[in-house]
Amino acid sequence: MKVNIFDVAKKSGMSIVTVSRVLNNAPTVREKNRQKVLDAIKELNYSPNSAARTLVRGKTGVIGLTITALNDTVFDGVVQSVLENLKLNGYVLAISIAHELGNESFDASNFLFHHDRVDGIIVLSTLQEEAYIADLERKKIPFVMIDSHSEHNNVPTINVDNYLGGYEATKHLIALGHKRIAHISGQYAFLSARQRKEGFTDAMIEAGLSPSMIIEGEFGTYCGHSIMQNWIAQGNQIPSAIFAADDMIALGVIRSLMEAGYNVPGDVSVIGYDDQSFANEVHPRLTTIRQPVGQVGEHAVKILMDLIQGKQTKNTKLQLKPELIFRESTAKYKGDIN
Amino acid sequence: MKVNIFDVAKKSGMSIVTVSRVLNNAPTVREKNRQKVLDAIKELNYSPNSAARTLVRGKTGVIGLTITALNDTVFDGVVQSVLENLKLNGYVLAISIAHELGNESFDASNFLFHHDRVDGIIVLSTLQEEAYIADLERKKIPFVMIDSHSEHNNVPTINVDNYLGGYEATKHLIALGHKRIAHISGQYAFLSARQRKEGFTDAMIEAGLSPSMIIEGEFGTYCGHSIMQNWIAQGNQIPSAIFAADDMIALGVIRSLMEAGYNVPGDVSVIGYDDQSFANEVHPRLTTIRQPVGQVGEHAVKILMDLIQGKQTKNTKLQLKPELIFRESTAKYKGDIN
DNA sequence: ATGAAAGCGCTAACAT
DNA sequence: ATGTTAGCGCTTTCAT
Repeated sequence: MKVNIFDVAKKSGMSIVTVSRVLNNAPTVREKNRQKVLDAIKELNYSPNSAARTLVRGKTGVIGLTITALNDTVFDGVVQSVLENLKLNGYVLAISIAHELGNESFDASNFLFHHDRVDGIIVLSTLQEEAYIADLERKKIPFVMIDSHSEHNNVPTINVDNYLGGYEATKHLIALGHKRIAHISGQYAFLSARQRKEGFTDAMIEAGLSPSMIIEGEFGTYCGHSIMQNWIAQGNQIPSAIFAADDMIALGVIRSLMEAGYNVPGDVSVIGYDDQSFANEVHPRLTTIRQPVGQVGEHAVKILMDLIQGKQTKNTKLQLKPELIFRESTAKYKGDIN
Repeated sequence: MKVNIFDVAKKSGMSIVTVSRVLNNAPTVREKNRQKVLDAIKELNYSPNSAARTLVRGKTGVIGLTITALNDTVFDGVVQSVLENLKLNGYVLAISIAHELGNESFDASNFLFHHDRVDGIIVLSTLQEEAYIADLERKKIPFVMIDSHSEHNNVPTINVDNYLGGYEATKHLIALGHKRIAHISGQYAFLSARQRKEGFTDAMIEAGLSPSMIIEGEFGTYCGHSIMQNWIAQGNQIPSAIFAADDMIALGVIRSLMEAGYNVPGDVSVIGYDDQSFANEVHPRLTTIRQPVGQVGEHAVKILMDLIQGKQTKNTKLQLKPELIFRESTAKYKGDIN
């Protein structure tokens, strides 16, 4: 902390400029002097002050990423991918947690949102999208959004095709012979929830079926349990298949079904979404839709790099394809229950 | 990015010093001038350059936290708590992912590990503890470790009593009437794994029982499945209760048991550890050991604040108590199976 | 209450 | 190949 470039200069007998050159691998330093400097650096245990560097260079070498929670396999996958790709580009990653407590005002205190803290920002799945965009554009910080919810801006965005995911999930169920199929969605505030639902509806219509029920649930929660429990308690006929908007919801659905004595997938097939890490380990192993997290991270970094370098980026809206993972929680339709 | 304190000074007709005073809420500015400055700031959309501030102040106002993965409920809980408590102290949080690819050398490129990037660091559950400690001490960056693995240093540390957790989990099983009890542990490289195992062993001994089996598994993986599958395939007698070192392992154990036609907890009771978010939603709902994540984060921040302020901190080793969460995956012993 | 001047640690011209 | 000089944007004495 105390030792600075002057100390190194003094100790090595060189000027601070030469020290700076060594620090930045300038080719114009005599090897002998270079060594002197290197020795002094090691001896003094010196490392350059990055605030000073940032100040003079006008850039930080760090990319920020905002996230809302740390307990999600999809987020984790995206972040790991971002990390790798950033490293390839010589940037480091700083993650910031952004709380999204309902209608609480946008948290401008977010430490990342300073031009002198980061060179660019990746916004991962926020609900306060408009506020972020406004702030970031005002500050002229390059950024890219992942899992954007509004469709009508020209902001660089990477989404996974949720319509397709919902459609494929439903087609899977239909292909298995199911006819009475229900959907429990995420909050409609999320574009992804609305799109998955649309994919569901369209697949049903296409097959000449009408949805057994569609209920708005909540992503990442276990609302599936209470919803199914109510459904059962009311004496409604149980659909033979259910498309849950994510794996947490699916888990809740399955539990309530099992508690009521139904067999999954024997009596009812359930498909989730996201391929959470537990999906492959619960009993029955969850059939689900996997998102291409690696690609998402890769493209996010790519776009951001282009933005930072001022390249003209046209295809600023990217849509990737999800993938069906067929496991054990869905099976052929075997006749009606109840 | 371009507008600086000079621009504000010019526009407001004040000197940069006065602007600075306003920025820092100095009481010695005439209200009228204060307004002028505030207006100029707003009009120019100015926000102070934090690199310059850091440079001159010698401190950053940010606390760093290193973490290895983002898909863990315990980590998430700790981080959320850290975040809250940091905010109370006027600090912001920067998270950095530290990969721990086996024996890969310590990743010194971690962007947090600069005195001029953070004022202090929280190291969350790393395996490369010694490397971190050496680096951080060399750089004289205040830090605190959570879930430390070595017992023999004087580093500020917050752990949850894993011995007690293992002990309580096992006592729970014993109290339920079980006698043939097995344990699948985490990697012994983790102190927490060794301690949970010891708690298990001691509780068994105390009850005059001998462990049905103890197998080293791997935290956070679903090794429980293959381990139980092998056990069953070999025609061994199934223990009537199993203590899995974490919830992921427990999930694997339960699945293999169910696949083999056993009932949980009817035939075999299974207890996990950590109370992952899915634990309350799988079927059967997992009995587990919950860690006091809120307290962990709170104390971590507290200790770090003391360290930064140079206060003498004696009780630099803190040990918190875990809590048994009795749900559905464990039940009274009902006689032998097989 | 306000301002002038010095300097935080570094790099980028511009000499030499 | 190396050094001199001038800032990057801000805060902090020290005057006034």
